[in-house]
Amino acid sequence: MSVRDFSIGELAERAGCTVQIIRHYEKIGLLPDTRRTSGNRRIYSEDQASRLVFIRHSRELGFSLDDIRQLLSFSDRPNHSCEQVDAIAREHLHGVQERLSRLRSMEKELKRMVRECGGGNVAECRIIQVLADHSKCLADDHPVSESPRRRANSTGL
Amino acid sequence: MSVRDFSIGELAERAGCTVQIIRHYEKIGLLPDTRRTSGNRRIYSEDQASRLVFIRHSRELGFSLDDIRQLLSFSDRPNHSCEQVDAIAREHLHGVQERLSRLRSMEKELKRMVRECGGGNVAECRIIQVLADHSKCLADDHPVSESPRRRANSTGL
DNA sequence: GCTAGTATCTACAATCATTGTAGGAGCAAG
DNA sequence: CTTGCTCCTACAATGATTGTAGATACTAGC
Repeated sequence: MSVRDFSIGELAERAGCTVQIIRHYEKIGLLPDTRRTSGNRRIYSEDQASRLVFIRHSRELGFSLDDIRQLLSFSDRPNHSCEQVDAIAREHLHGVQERLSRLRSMEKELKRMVRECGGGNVAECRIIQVLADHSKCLADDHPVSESPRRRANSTGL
Repeated sequence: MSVRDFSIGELAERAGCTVQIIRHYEKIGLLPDTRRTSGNRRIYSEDQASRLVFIRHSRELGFSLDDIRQLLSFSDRPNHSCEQVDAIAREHLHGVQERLSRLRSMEKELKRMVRECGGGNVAECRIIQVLADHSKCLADDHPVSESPRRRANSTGL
């Protein structure tokens, strides 16, 4: 147990995530099982920290844990062509752009609804009217009876 | 059972959602329990359809089922002030705008990574480098060690 | 050494809005 | 009467966390 080793709490702080997330990543095999102290506590060193930072940064950019699993496996093969890495990134970018365009139409319509709400009774409330009657919705580029939405990529964004 | 009544499948088609979603909304009390045929099948009429359309349109605009529950309860009280309706809509708009700004920074950084990837080996791949080392990430307006993200509003966008 | 307080451990449930599955039963047409 | 569809109930799975409960390990102060 070298001087530079650290506990799960210290690792969490370094990586800007919670302790439970680290344990969770270990359980699902995204982080390898690590050494333990005699008292059964996890011990981490630099390379594990790098791996976690990689994962967290990828999450911040919205990659799914499955994507990240693949990206990590490529980063372990430096001589491999980065073609597939590029493909994952491009596809993810594409997904982000789709989500952006949906959110932009939502924003547009919500703004309009809020702007048009005169503040009287519910009976005259523009917001309720638009929600009740889809044809009153002008921002018609947002999906109406579209095929069920995929859970998409999960950052909650 | 009037001529204008319809089955759950017909209702689903009208509302642009699946049959299971309707049953789910009923189970969680968002739609009221409805009449049944002698063979135990659900029968719907116009007012139930309106309620479902309201819900689905609200979902398309990203409102949570909890928000929608409240919006519905207001729309049942036309003489009530629409102040709270307005507040829900404004707050939701705010959330949408936050998600937008995060997604925009993701998009910016992803675009840059993809652009800079020269297509050689993983060892030189800009994408892997940026993911591994957060300081290489220029689009620094995206969150780095921010407090854990909320599940936000759930449209998967 | 005793004790209080913190950090860690495991295991499992909850979140959110759906989607999927299994195993029936109802019903219309051929 | 059988094929094929729609419907029924009930429950599990999705994805990435977050929360909980109950136990054990360390650390500092007395």
